[in-house]
Amino acid sequence: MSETVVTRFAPSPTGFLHIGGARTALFNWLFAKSLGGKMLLRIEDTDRARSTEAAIAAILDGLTWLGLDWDGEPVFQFARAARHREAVEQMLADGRAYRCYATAQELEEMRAAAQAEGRPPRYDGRWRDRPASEAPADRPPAIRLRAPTEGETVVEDLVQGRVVIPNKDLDDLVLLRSDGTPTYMLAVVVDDHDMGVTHVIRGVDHLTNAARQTQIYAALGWPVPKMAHIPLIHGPDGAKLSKRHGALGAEAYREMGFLPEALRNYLARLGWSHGDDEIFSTAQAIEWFDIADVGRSAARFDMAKLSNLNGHYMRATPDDELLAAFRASLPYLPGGPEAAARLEATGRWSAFEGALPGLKERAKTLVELLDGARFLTDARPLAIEPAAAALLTPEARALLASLHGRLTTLEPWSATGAEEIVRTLAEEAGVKLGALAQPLRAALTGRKTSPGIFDVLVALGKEESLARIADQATGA
RNA sequence: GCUCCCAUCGUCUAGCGGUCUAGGACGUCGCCCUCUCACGGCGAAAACAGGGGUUCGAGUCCCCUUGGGAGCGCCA
Repeated sequence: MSETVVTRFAPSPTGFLHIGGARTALFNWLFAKSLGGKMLLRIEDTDRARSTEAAIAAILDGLTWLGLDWDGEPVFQFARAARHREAVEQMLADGRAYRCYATAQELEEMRAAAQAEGRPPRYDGRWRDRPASEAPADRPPAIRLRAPTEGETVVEDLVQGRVVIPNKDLDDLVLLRSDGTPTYMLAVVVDDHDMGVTHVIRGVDHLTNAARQTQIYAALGWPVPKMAHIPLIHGPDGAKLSKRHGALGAEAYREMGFLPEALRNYLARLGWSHGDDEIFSTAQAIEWFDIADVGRSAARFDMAKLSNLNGHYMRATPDDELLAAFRASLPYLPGGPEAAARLEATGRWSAFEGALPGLKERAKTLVELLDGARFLTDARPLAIEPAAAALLTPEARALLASLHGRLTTLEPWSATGAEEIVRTLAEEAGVKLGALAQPLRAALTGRKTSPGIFDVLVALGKEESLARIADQATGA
């Protein structure tokens, strides 16, 4: 009755962990966690030519970064080939499978003929009932499933509902290749069964496979696990996800400066919802997750929303935690290692820490955070951006000269103290605060936008601040 | 071509026959806050693909059309 739920994530190691796969893993994980079950990991490496060690490492790394853990050791499918063959022997003995000696060329002709006649391309069953005596001795056979030709195969899907596929549209799929290696279709069934998988959650692109696999389960006399085929993720243009927008590996999101918890939150909302809740912790997601609340239509990947969510998470993360996350991801950010070196060399990590509250308010990603902090490590004389240079008019430079003089006397060096001096000077000079603050910002940061200018003054420290002001002040 | 799936604002979605003059979020556009940019606050524009049914009543159920998507390998 209350059997323990077991799900699995089964990527094939032919590339990185792309975003669709990441969400599939997340749903499996959320589902298992919400029901106190387990999520297993299986590496589908039966395609020896395309599977690589690097891809396996990238997938494990991606899952780990995203915070999705799995129970037990990963199962490597290829290592289980003997067991897969064993299952086929059983089907052969039971008459549920047969040897097929059709050549690749024959199959090709079959497909071409079918296409020419407007029929769906499928195997014509030419060896289905041929006696063993007719078997050619010069080539090894492939083993095919003796699939039902009439009736229909039904998949009771937790997301898609009842899906009915006419058996006439499903041909006798290959179980064992002529070289004796198992096919994916067979391996999945045997492995899911042996691993005790109770719920198969994967992309809808496997929906038709679910019907074929159901036939294999039937031939083996095994119970079919519960199925849930979740919709795919599309690109912003509605087409299949491509490199251009979102079909990137998890590590690409790390490089773009996203926080794993933000990505998890975003991915969870793609296809699944809990009322109007948009922002929620992983703990809440686990508590709320219900496969019945997964929708059936494909979702488009929206970078803008991900960014917004990430910005929210950055602002909500306590400074010390964010600092730790930032330091940890620095090696992966563009220009990150160099920035880390500069921060180290100039001893400005503490300045960075001081500026963090103001910085994180203005950044949607860690990359933006890094960029916003650039003024901290830039060496004098500062390179002034064109837009900022326009602020440094002769009048402004003169004002900065006066400011420099007054700031010299400020002790202790504080934001409130500096603010008072700046405001007083602006008032005495008969200009609005902005007329002084903006040139000051340009002098201090080389830009026209930055955190609050008094906070910048503090983050930079008295000596550096005065030096930068002097660099831009007239006659100073 | 065949089979299957999908269809609410630009996007993600709430909605599970009446409480929908359709709600939230992102994005967009105003206004406020303000030393800049953000943040925050307030407000606006913005959707039930079309057509038939069923029903006292349909965004919600059924059918068709249209438009998307996926699958049709001795790949996974």
